[in-house]
Amino acid sequence: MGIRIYNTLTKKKEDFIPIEPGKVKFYLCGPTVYDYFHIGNARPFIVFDVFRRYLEYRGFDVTFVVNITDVDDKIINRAHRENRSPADVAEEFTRAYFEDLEKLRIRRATVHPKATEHIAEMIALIRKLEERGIAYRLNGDVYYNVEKFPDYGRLSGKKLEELQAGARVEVDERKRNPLDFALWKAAKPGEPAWDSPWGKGRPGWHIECSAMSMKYLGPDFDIHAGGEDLIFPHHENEIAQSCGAGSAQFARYWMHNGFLNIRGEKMSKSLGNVLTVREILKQISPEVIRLFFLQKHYRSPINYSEDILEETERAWRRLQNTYGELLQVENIPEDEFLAGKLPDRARAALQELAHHRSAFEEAMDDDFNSARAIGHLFEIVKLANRILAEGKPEGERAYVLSRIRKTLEGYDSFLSLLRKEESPATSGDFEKVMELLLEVRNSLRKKKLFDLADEIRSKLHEMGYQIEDRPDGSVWKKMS
RNA sequence: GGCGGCGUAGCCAAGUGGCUAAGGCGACGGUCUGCAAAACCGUUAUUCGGCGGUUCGAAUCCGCCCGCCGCCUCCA
Repeated sequence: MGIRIYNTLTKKKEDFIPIEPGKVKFYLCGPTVYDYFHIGNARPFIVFDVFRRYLEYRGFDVTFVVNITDVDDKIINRAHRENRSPADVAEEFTRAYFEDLEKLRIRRATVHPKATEHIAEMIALIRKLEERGIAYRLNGDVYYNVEKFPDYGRLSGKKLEELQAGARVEVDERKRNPLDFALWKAAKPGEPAWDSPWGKGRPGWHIECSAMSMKYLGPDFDIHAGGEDLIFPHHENEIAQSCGAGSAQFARYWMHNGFLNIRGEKMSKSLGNVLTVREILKQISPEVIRLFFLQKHYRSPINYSEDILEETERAWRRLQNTYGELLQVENIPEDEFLAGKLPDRARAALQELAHHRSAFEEAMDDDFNSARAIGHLFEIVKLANRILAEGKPEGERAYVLSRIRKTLEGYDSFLSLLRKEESPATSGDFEKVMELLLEVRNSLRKKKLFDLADEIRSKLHEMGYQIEDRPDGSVWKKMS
C-alpha cells in the first residue's frame, strides 16, 4: 500500500510515485525574515516537517529544501523604519527563525538556501527566459510575459481572461499584460542592489524559489509545498518561470496547507491579531503546539484560541503520562520464541496493537491524515493504560508494554510529541532527596498526619512537581 | 463579480455510498484513594446546517436555500 497525496494541480488524491524510486525531492516555501514568525506561519513548518520525516520513516531518501527570503519589500521597509540595513534585519530574523524551529522540535532541512546567496542563479534563469522571448525589459525592470505560457492559471484554476477582468485597476500601462510580473526590479535609492545585465537591481519575489529549487532539486522534482495563499500568484508564477526555462513539469505534486484563523479571521499584521510562536512558547510547550496542528488535517482551516490549546495540553498530558509509565517498565527485546509462548490475554493485546499500527500507517499514507493517525495513537495509549492497570508490569505484561513503547518511540521519530526526561528519574542527588521526602511524607500519612502530608504535596505542586499516591507507592513527576 | 473551501455531540475533530458515525477535551456515574492525582470501567450524536431528489441503501452523490471563511493584491 503506497502513499497518496492530494495534488492541488489536479485537485485529486493521487498515488505518490517519485521520479527516482526510493528518493523524494521536496521543496517548501520558507519564511521572509522580516519578523518573528507567528503561529499561522508555524503550521506549514510543522506539518511538512512531520511529513518529510514520515517519508523517511517509510524508507525514502528525502532531500528537503526550505528557502529563506532575505531580500524583500517588507525587510527593506522595516530596515528604513528602524534606520538600519536590510541585511541586518534579515540576519536578526534568520537567527530567530532557526531558534524558533529548534524550540518547536522541527528538524533542519537538508538545505536552507538564502535568496541573496543565489542572485547569480536567478540572473541566469532570467536571461534564459529573455533569450527565449518570454521575458521583456521595461526601464531597467524585467517582466515575465504570461501570455507566452499557455498553462498559466492551471494550478490555481484560473483563466487568463478572468484574471484580467478582476485585475487591479492601477496597473502599469506599459506592461504587455496586466498580469505580467517582475523578475527583476531596477534599483531604487537606499535599496539593496546587485549588478546584472539590466543594470543594478534586485530579484522579484517569485524567481528565487524557481532558481533555488532547480539548483538543489533539479528542473523537475517531486513535491512542492506551502500555504494555500501561495497558490496564486506565487506558485503559479514559479511554474511559469521554471517551465519557461526548461522544466518539463517542475513540481509533480503540489501540497497546500489550510489557514489558521483567530476568532474567525485570518492572522495578519493588518488585522493586528498576530501571535508569535515566541510569545506562545512562554505559556505552552512545543509538543502541545505540534499536537494541536497534527490533530487536524493539514488541508482544513483551523481556529486558534487559548481554550483549544489548553484542551490540547490536557490531551498531550495523557500521552506523555503513559509514555512516562512505559519508561519505568523493564524493556524486554522482541523475541519470536517468547512471543509464541504468551498467554491469550497478552496475545490479544499484541493483536490489538498490530491493528492500530496498520491503521495508523494507513492514515498517514492517505494524504498525510495525521488527525486520523493520532486517533489510533490514543487507542494505543488506552491499551497501554489498560495493561498497566492490570497489575505489576512484569513478565508478559512487560513484554507487551515493551512492544508498545517501541511503537510509540518509532512514531515519535517523526511526530516529536514525547519527552524522555519527564519520567520520574532514578538517579542523581535531586532524585534521591525527592525519594526521601516522599518516604517521610508516607510516614506522616501512616500516622494520619494528613495536614502535613497534604502541605508537602501542595507545596511541591506549586514548585512544579506532581505527587501521585498509588496503591503500590507514591511517585512524583515534573509538570509541563 | 469570478474561483474554491467549510458547516458532524457542550467544545475540538476524523469519517465522503453499506460493519456499532474514530479519537481528544469536558460532564455525569462507578472502581481505586485518608483526601487528591493518575488510570480503568460505563454513560454522553437513532443522527451529520435546512429542504427536496438519486439509490435497495447517503453524513457521504445531485439541486436549491441558510450560515461562515479563504483566494482573485504583499501574505504560511
